[in-house]
Amino acid sequence: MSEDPISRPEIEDLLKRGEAALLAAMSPTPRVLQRGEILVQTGEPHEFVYAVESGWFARTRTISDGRRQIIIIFLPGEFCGIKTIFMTRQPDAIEALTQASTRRIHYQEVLALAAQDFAVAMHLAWQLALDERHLHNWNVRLGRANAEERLAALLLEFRNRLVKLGVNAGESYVLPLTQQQIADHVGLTTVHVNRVLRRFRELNMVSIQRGEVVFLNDVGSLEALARPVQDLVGE
Amino acid sequence: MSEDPISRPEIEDLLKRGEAALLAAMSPTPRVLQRGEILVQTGEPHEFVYAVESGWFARTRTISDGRRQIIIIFLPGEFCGIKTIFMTRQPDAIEALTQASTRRIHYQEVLALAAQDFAVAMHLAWQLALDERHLHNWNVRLGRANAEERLAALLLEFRNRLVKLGVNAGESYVLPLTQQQIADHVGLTTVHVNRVLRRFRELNMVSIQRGEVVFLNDVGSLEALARPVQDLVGE
DNA sequence: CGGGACGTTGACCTGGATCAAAAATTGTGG
DNA sequence: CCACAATTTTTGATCCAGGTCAACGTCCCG
Repeated sequence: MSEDPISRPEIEDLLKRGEAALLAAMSPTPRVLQRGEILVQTGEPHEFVYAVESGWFARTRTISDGRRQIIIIFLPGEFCGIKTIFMTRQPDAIEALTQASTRRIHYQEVLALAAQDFAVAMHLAWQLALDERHLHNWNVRLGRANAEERLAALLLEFRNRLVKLGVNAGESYVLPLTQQQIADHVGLTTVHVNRVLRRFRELNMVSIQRGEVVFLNDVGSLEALARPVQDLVGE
Repeated sequence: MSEDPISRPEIEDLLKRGEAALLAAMSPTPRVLQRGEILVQTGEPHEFVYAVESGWFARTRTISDGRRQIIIIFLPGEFCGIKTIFMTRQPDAIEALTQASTRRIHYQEVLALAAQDFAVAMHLAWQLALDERHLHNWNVRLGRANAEERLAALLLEFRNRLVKLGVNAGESYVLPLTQQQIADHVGLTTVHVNRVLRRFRELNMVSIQRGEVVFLNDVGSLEALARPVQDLVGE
């Protein structure tokens, strides 16, 4: 667990201030969504930026013939839809994967805020940079990693992100995704995801039972699987 | 060819001003690189942001066992390494795919510039947003598109990007990538890339001869192949 | 004109897809 | 609390897109 910060130390405070200012300007009363509800609709003009308060969200793209890709997953405490500030519409939807709540802010307010507070402007760019790095990692995984590597990377990535967000996920955590959704995220079929997960369980690496991921004795092997396709920092 | 702008109309001028200001602050004398030369080394601290003046660059990630992914390709007129402003090091290298030249600027200068000029700050975030959207598209392609779709999307994407940058690439353009590099970008093997490209040629869709992509009578079929995995806008 | 990089092709193999069906789990209304 | 329907998970059998291996052709370039 390298405690290397991912950001340049000199701007950490600035970014933190920007985040606080942005959060402070968001609607105080959260909107609650049910599992499956759409926050942002594919291809439709949209005007708000969101902070996830609780629950999980996903940016998803559905192709006309039914193929579906989950592009990114957002956890509580993360921002989503920042690109809305710059783009009227996007080809993806953002939907709630669980019951969830968000706070929001109009993009024009964000612009105004960023114009008067440099920290906010930098925080926006920082968030985009983080997302981009994350996408680079998945780009490599989808392009060059096999099924086991992708799934190992996914399960460990959630663990690390949750830990970083203050959840005690080191040993186990709740994963509110169906195997279909996992498959749509890692670019495989449900059937194959299921088989690989079974293998992981049989080899004492992880088990996933009714939405709970539990790391078993041999997490080491899981980490070894994921290592070649992992970021320098823990993620 | 939808002429929909991708950015919100109201901020277009702002972004353009920011771009101009940033470009104006960059080193006036370009650095020239030979094909294969590394601009930014994997995992090493780096302090500059670049604007591509001529030639093609790629962000690449190489895994210890030799697997390789080309994450993004940068064309003349585009910026690369913006994340350097925020992050000391990144897990990828940026290398010249052709003889090329860049101008650069120290990240601290960029920060100073952005702090005093809101347009610059917004332009940075805008560039990151653009890159992110592009990565979303490739994420979908690598996750859910087959070999033909990926290659069709790639060839058409370059066409559209080049046209947008003012190159007359509507009918044909120079593609300075080996089939190995194409394969590393779309997540396939050289052998298979070669076979699919042959098929495209035999079906009168596109031909690629010694680095020149020529669209043939039946570009329509190529566009049809790519359509399901293409962005709303032309890219 | 010889050697190294790159492109092309064939023969064969395999990781993951597809198809189909059963088990397990979750949710629902009565 | 139970019966039943819907969703999700699991498993087996079979298939195929794309990978692997290996050889040969072609184009530079010095």
